[in-house]
Parts: sequence; C-alpha cells; structure tokens
Amino acid sequence: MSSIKSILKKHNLRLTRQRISLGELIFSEGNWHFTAEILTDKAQLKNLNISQATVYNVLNDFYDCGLIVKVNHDDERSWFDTNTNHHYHIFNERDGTLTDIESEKVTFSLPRSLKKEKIKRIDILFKI
Amino acid sequence: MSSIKSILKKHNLRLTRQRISLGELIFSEGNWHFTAEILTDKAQLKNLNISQATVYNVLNDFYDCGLIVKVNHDDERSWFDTNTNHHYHIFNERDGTLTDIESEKVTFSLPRSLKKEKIKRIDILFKI
DNA sequence: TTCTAGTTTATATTGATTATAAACTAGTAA
DNA sequence: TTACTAGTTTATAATCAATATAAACTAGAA
Repeated sequence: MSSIKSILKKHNLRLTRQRISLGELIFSEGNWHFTAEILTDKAQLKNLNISQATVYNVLNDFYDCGLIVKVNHDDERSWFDTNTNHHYHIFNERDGTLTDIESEKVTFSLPRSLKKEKIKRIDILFKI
Repeated sequence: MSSIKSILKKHNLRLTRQRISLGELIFSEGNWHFTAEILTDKAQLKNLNISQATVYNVLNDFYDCGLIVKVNHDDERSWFDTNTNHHYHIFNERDGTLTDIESEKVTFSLPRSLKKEKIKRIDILFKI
C-alpha cells in the first residue's frame, strides 16, 4: 500500500481518488510550501481532474489532521507547509520564496513577563 | 493646531474632516491595535459619519506614511498598530487580544546561514 | 472668490475561501 | 456480489475583507 494510503487510513480519511492523488502531489517531493492555487495548477497539469472545492476540502482535511501546517505572512492567501516539525520561516522579498529554518538554530532569551505565561507557540518570520 | 493636524501636514495629507476625526480616534489613546471594522464602529458610535471606503482609504494613507503599522496573525483581517517602534507581538488565544513586547526584551542567537543575509525585518508572534 | 487636484462616497468588483445541496462512491454488512 | 449509506465530490452561490470606479465634493492655493 502506498504511503499516502496508509496515512489517510491512519487518520480515518476515506481513500478517495482525489485525496490519494493530491496526497501524492503534496507529499512526494520533500518539504515545500504551496497555496491552494499552486496545488490546483499542479493537479491540472497532471490532468487529475479535481475541482477547486475539493482541493480546499482536502487541504482542510489534511490540515485538521496535522499533516500540513499553515504559514501566514503578508500574502492574503493561505500558504501550507509539509514540514510539521516546529520551525520558523524566512521570506525572501526579492523572489517571494519562503524557506524553513529549524527552530533549534535560533535561540532566545525571553523577558520575565513572558516566561510567566505558558507560551503555546512562537512564530517567527525573517524577511530578507 | 491639534497634533493630528500637524502630523497630517507633515506628511502632505490634506486636512479633511474625515482624516482629522479618524486621526484623533486612532492617536489619542496610547498604543493600541485595531481593524478597519473596529475603527468604523468607533467612528459610528461618535456619529462621525464617515464611509467605510474612507476608513480604508485613510488607513492606507496613514500606513503609507508610516504612521501606523500592519500586524499579521492568524486572523484573515488586517490589524493595525499605532506603535511604530520595532517590536514583537503576543497573541492571547483565550481572549483574542494582541499586545506589544519591546524587541529589546527578546535577544537572539541566529544561525550562520541567516547572519550572512541582510535581514530586513523580524516578525515574532508569541501565542499564549 | 475661483479653480482644480486631491478626497470622499455609494456602488460595483475582486479574490480567496466557505456554504449548499445534489450526485456520487468507499467501504461495511448482508 | 449486491445493496446500503455515511462520507465525498462537485458546480454553483454566497461570504467577507478589501480595492476599483467614477461622480460629487472640498481644501487650500492663486
């Protein structure tokens, strides 16, 4: 069984043609960043014949299962990331690309006011 | 002359009723965070009679002049901040509030890969 | 007071995303 | 294998923040 099929099963998502195809597109090229539009275009290039609504549905399914992560930067669209480990982002303003940086590579010293609180998450975006 | 009027003059923005009223609303209560909708509601409460389009126009004018700053977090709407000093943000997920934290209070150790580049900006959002 | 470039406004439009509801289908159970 | 049905897909409409349009208005210089 292909790896995407077992991933879908593990998360109780039915093995539909659309989920399998999109899953293969998403998870077969290492970690990368994409929007719904980028994924739709990629699917159309391969003649996968998947509706726009389904692309959004599948992205939301995968997101809800924690298979992909959302990244917000100044773009109005949602970007997704297959790297689900905790990490930060570098946005290159010259070419619009987004790359990951491992969170271990950035060390912090936080103020007392923040240490008191239980920090749930830290999002960092380096713009270069 | 009121402080908002001299600010408008300094940035070559005409002293219109709408800009003056919105400027007074925005800049007369210390540093705070707001959306276009929050500002519109505030203006309507005071019967300032300013159209939604003008609220957006004025926010864009003020933003272009660097009088206010845009903050992105997971909300789909744009948030604005009157604190134009470099600083980071704390988003309280329990009550949806956004507060500032001075950038001097957070110290970093960056990886070599990033030091090489000229970092234009660092955005940090602490979620608590 | 006049004039006009800059503003405001109502309205339409855009663009990403979600809602709707009818048609379809994966996968279970008979 | 054959239903059955809850979960999916899809075309389409709707939503929602924000921008575009273009007519009416006005700040402020002459």
